[in-house]
Amino acid sequence: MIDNRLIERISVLGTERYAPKGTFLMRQGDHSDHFFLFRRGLAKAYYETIEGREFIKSFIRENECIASMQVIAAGNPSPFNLMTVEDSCILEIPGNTLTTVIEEEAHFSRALNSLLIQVAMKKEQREYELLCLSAEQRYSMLCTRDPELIRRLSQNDVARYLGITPVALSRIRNRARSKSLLNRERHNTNSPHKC
Amino acid sequence: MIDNRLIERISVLGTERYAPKGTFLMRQGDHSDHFFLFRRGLAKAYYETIEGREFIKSFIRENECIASMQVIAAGNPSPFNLMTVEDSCILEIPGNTLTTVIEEEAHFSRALNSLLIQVAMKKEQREYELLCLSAEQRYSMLCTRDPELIRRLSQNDVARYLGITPVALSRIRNRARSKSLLNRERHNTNSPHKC
DNA sequence: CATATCCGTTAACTTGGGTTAATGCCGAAG
DNA sequence: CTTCGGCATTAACCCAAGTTAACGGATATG
Repeated sequence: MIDNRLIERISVLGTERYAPKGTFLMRQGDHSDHFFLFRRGLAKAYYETIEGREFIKSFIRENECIASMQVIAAGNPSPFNLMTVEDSCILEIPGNTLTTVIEEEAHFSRALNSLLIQVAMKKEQREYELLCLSAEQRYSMLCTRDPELIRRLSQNDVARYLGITPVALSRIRNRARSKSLLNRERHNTNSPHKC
Repeated sequence: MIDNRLIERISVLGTERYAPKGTFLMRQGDHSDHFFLFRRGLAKAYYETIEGREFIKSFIRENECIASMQVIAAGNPSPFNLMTVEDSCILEIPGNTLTTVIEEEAHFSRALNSLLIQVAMKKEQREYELLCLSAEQRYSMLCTRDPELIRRLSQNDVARYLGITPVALSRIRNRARSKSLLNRERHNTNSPHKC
């Protein structure tokens, strides 16, 4: 996801860190402005309501990075939690280190540009899916686009990423199952069932 | 929304244009890579499904700008329509003009950075609302945050921005009305009814 | 081994939004 | 003036998802 040369450049600015599954790297309300680059593992960024409901913004994997725009750019407290869902290895860079480097070195600014554009495009896609697609459509799209992610996640977390409850996701999978069974009977195909 | 000095710098690159209400500035599927800066008026950026359903991504007002990331950064066709909903005055800049200027002049790159960060933060907020809030909560949040926008829009367009049908929005408003009536009777307040 | 915990599934019931259609209200065009 | 099209409202009906609860399987822990 992130340019290889950029990774090498950035590496010297931060420290590597091991975080077992379930570790909080950032907490909703924090002002910690760290920038995280994932070497290995998987984490979820999620909003938590006062009643304890959980909504997952995004997942971060190997060679992906995350920071809270709100914290870094606006100085607001982080609006979300960041927690590992697999044992992970992370490069952690203090926010101010990064911003000074970006201001001082032009090629970093250029690199940040393309990174931001990627982020914006991803967000645009996410907005599209949340706005225009039904939960079922979002699920089947995720299944085809990123089956590996689904394998690595619990169904609970998939559901909370899709914006529905685990019960609802179970029902959707059930419906899909009976639909594909029906199709198999009708057309007598024997394609193996996936997802 | 957009820095004043930046506006002046950019102005020389494009041409001003008048577009009456209902004009398409960009069409879903187009490869036109224009960058639009609004001087006056209001437009909606929206997705349209094959069945003709409409989902509004965002609105663009005075001193705000829009371009399709997909077109400019990835060369994809535009995923959305852009149509004025008020008579508007727009500064239109060809995409390649803008990109060459950004590559050649460092301060433009810097300015683009902060613009992209703003975009990303807005999208983050939108993602939060679509993911975590009910339609009713989204509506009341919009009412308090941006009452002016609601005044300028038809209820149809507000509904399609919230991701619901006009019928559903009418019901929500109805519920809110009877709720506030109830409260007025109970506490005998006489605050005027808004939105 | 027994126990506790977490996860996925299923059922029963509620609720919120979609769909369709009818109505009334403009404002624009003829 | 009349007519037409777009908009907001309301009603009736349907369906998808939320909520709660029960159950079974897997895994970890004593």
